[in-house]
Amino acid sequence: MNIGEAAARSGVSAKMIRYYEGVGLLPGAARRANGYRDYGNADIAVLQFVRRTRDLGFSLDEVGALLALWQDKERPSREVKRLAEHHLGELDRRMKEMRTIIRTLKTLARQCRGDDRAECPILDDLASRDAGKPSPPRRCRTRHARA
Amino acid sequence: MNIGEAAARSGVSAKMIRYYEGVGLLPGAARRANGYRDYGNADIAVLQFVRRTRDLGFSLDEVGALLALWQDKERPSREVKRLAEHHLGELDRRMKEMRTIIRTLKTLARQCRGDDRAECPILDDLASRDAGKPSPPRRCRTRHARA
DNA sequence: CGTGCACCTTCCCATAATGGGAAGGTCAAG
DNA sequence: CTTGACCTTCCCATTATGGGAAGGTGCACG
Repeated sequence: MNIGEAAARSGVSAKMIRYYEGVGLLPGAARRANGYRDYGNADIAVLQFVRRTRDLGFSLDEVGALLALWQDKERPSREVKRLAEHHLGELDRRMKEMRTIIRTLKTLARQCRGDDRAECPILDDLASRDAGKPSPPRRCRTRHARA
Repeated sequence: MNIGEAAARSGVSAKMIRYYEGVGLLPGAARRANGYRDYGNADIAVLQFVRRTRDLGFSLDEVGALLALWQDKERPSREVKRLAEHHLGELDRRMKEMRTIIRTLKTLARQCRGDDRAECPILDDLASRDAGKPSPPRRCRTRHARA
């Protein structure tokens, strides 16, 4: 089948299929007499594997490694799990960062009246916050209603 | 002061200071007779504002907008809050995506023995998962349902 | 048969934010 | 005067993706 149909069936755009081939993630596709790439069901399965792996946030390098492991019928599952857990660690790290940011921003947004006036705790904080925390290193629950 | 010291004091690398100037996020710095950029305390404050805003994950475009609002003493705080909440929405969206991925990956990793054997539910899932979920909820060990 | 449209090919460009590094100017200390 | 630590501007690389041009191919319809 043509690259267009392969793209439709695998959920990987034609552009990306060519790119993956170009960077060596995928082997060069078979070509028809006219130079068109030609894909079979096995190729589609590979493309779907790549898409699903990408959907889980693995980098192309990691996808390549997983692809190799997948195709190596002798691989030790340890290798796969190691990759997965490494990625999980990374995701966890990013999650924590993001959670911190969200917490900070929510606190600031809550304190900002968001009306016609210029007074704005958000900008005040951005202008002078010291290191990590939202301006007041306050004790927990927010219970001051600003006038 | 030189760009190096400005970088050290603001926490923005010299490289980035020049870049921000180049893309118009910052006005061109004053220059000394020898062509060196020259920064004063007010400049440092702006750089710190930029760094803090970046640290909260705002894009450079958003940093630019916030910077403009910060410097506009007449701004309605509504504008600031709107930007912050828009960004919060984006972060929230990304958080959810990431949480889903993490959940899926954790489930898969848990099912993988991670030993010398080739059997690997992670790869099996990547090879045949349908849409969102980690293959089956839970039952017995993954069998070869692939036909 | 011809024409047109939908597809394919390769190649270049752009994105976002950052760092690396080259080639060359400047300055202060020794 | 040399050395080293700055500074300057430029170009390149990164990651993964899409846009679009220029040109070839193939099928279907009139």
